[in-house]
Amino acid sequence: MLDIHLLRNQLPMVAERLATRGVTLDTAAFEALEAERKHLQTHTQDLQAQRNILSKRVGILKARGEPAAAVFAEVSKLSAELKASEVALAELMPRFDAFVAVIPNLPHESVPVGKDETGNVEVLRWGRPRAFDFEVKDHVDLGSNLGGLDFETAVKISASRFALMRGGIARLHRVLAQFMLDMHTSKHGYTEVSVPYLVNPESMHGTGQLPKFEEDLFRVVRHDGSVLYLIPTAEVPVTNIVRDEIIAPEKLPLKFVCHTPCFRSEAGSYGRDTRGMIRQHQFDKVELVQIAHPDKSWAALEELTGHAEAVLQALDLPYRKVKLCTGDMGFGAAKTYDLEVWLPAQNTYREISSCSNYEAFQARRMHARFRNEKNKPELVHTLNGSGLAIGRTLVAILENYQNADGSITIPTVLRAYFGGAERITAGV
RNA sequence: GGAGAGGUGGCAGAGUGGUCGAAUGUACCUGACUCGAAAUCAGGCGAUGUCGCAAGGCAUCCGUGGGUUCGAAUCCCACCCUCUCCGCCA
Repeated sequence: MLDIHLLRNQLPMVAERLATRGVTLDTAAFEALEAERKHLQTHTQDLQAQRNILSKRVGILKARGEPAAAVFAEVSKLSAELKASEVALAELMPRFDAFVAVIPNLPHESVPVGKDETGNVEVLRWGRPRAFDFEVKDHVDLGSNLGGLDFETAVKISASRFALMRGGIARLHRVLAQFMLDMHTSKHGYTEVSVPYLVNPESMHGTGQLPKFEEDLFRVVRHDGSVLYLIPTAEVPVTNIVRDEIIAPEKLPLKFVCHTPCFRSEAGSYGRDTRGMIRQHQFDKVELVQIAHPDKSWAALEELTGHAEAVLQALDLPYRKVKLCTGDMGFGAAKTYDLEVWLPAQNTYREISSCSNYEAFQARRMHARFRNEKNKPELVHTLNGSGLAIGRTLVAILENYQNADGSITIPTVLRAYFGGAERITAGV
């Protein structure tokens, strides 16, 4: 959520900056809502003040044992108008809030302006794509030849866009999560958390998935009619740890790392990446979350992105780092770096991590605050990034570490997790 | 699922219809004392919203949502959550 004062006082500037994201802010609609709000709210509060004064007078008269009938008559003249004003205000405010809740964050000034992913700016490339002296296979062929990737059975059990893994591939999948967790906790100072995978609507609203993106979520209706959602990312439960909290300043930054499955309905992406594990309804991810002091959040974004890069570097996977342009950023982000890993079979870089600073956008929705130098509550800044998406890391390892015989060389840093084995072969 | 207890400010904890946004303690801030600190003493200290150039005013907030009333932390209804015990269960 944007700061409401920014909308009131600098509406043209807000509209201009949102326009760089390709979002048209209906300023006339906002001004109309704001004018109505201002009138109804001040009017209601005036009437309430009058009522309070009169009611207090009744108390004084009763205490003295004097008659209060005259005051009662005066109050009753007020009450109908007060009631009407309160009702009108109560009717308006949800409309006002709904209008503001779907306005995306303002891009940071360092974000390049562009209308879609073609406007993104490459920041760096790391590693060099390996030269193969044989025909490369993609992860689907590699996985199925090894007997470890089985999409047909997953469809039978569940539906399309789900995967079944067996043997060495399943183990690699598990090991990757553990390797990443170990790295972030032991080297980067994150605290590991384990969280619910089903969350309430308030949490989804806090991080910005609701109200605008409900169709992207899996929704679970309980027998009593209440609703929970499957998390689309650990960002949701982990960031909501600080919802409605006031954090002691010396505790900042809070740094959490969390491995969860993620569930996305992928509505609207029919036909995209239908082959293989790139785009699934369920995938695992190790997520990094930081709750930062507002003065430190920009440094924290660089740091957090570096933590995600460290995983790719340790696995010796070539990647590039991309600064997303205004038109390609997510709803709540002020700035986002994507990390894209090299996939030889696709002969291209594909997103494997997305690291963003939300500034106070989520914190304002969540009422997540800390005590500042003046001992007053102030909104924190929130950041998160994938460190990394497990499914896509698995894909990258299969494709980048494949051998001519179809086996997979296990990256050196992972061998300890495989009892020292150097390869994944069929049946293992 | 059944029975009981409870949800009040950062924390603890009083308050059962009227100057209660709320005693008191603690934490925190300022000052005095001290070489400095501790202890002690004095003062200050909730949040959100809103109006205002500002000083400041006003409104709302005692788990949540309704209701009764001129007036609700306090009375009524519903719901949520926590704790204890019993039952069931990974």
